[in-house]
Amino acid sequence: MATTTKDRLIEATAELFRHQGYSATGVKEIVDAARAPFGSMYHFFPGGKEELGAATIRWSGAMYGELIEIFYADTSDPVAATRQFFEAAADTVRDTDYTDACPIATVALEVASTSDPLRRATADVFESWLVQLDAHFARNGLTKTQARSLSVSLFCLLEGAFLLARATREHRHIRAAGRTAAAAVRDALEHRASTVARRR
Amino acid sequence: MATTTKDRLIEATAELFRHQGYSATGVKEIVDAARAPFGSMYHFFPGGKEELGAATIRWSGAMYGELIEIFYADTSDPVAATRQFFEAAADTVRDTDYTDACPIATVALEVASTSDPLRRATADVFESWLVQLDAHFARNGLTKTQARSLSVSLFCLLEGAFLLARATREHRHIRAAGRTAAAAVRDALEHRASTVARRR
DNA sequence: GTCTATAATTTGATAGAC
DNA sequence: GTCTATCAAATTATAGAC
Repeated sequence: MATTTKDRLIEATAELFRHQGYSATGVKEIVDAARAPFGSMYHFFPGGKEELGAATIRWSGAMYGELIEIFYADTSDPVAATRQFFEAAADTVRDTDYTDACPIATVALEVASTSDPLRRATADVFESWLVQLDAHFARNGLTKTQARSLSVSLFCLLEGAFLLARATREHRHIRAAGRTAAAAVRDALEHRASTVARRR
Repeated sequence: MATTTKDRLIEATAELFRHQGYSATGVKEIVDAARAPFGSMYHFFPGGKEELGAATIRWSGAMYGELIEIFYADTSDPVAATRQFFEAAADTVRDTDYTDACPIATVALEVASTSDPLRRATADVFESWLVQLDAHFARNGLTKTQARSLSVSLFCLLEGAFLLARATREHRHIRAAGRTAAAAVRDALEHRASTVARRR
């Protein structure tokens, strides 16, 4: 455990943000959870809660990005990858009593119209996820435009499903969205550029 | 303008919740916006901020439900209705500088794991929207199961698109999700029970 | 029902010793 | 870098006059 105080602050903040969002999370609550001295927070993050928040958003985003990478690493079957990703998300949400869904969605909506630095952090993270997905789908023969359209649809289906599942406490909504997502990937691959070219 | 103090409190709260969520909205801020005396808030809502919050969530949900009803009133073409609904949402989000999206999504994520009364209010609203959509799709020949699956997918696409659009300030994401949503409705209608029966 | 004053607590942030 | 004491402001909520 070579975790530094700074790392513990970010990880504790990430956990609290995912569970209850930005505004409801107090600085005192963060340093308690991180077992860090109060003063250290302002030593590492002179910009206070907002700076720590931005760092946490970017860190959480990178963590979740690695998860996406793992599921789509096997390029051979993006349909299966999509199905498995949503299934794993549904299992996690259920097993964590509906707390562990998207690490930054709550904060993203809270700060979208109230803090531009934080809003940009969430936008950068979301965009990086889309770029990752784009690359995987491009490797399967989709054009840039087709890939981006598909990436956005998968993102929306997952985020919307997280919202619905957490509110209703029904993980089956995530599984339903996953079936639609897998079908969307299948349809996109069927109509991929190479297929269309062959048909003409 | 026969608005009562109670109505003004709820409407002001709805506006603030949509813009900045639950935790960031103070009671003082609410009564100021509603031009209501501070004491009146606790007169009409003895349960304080949480009770006012629950009433606001249900009121906002009913408002948005009426909007859904308007767009899907014409039963003849649910594909067009879906396309138009997403287009209107994209226009509204752009024209209101990315503030006016889902009235309760931010609050729903904030309270999902922190307040059961508020969580239930958001769950009831989401479920009521799904029931409305179910009924429209059932009228077009889908089975209960097919209709619910489609309703959930449209909900997720819209809510996810609202999140992505507000974070990135790009309304085209809502339009992209709308195209996927319209395609999902079209596909569902093509595979509706009656069609399948005819094919067999 | 309206309105003011204020209680009790918590908030984000700072100062300064070590 | 660590830790404590503390500030000023804001928070939800209540009491009680009108």
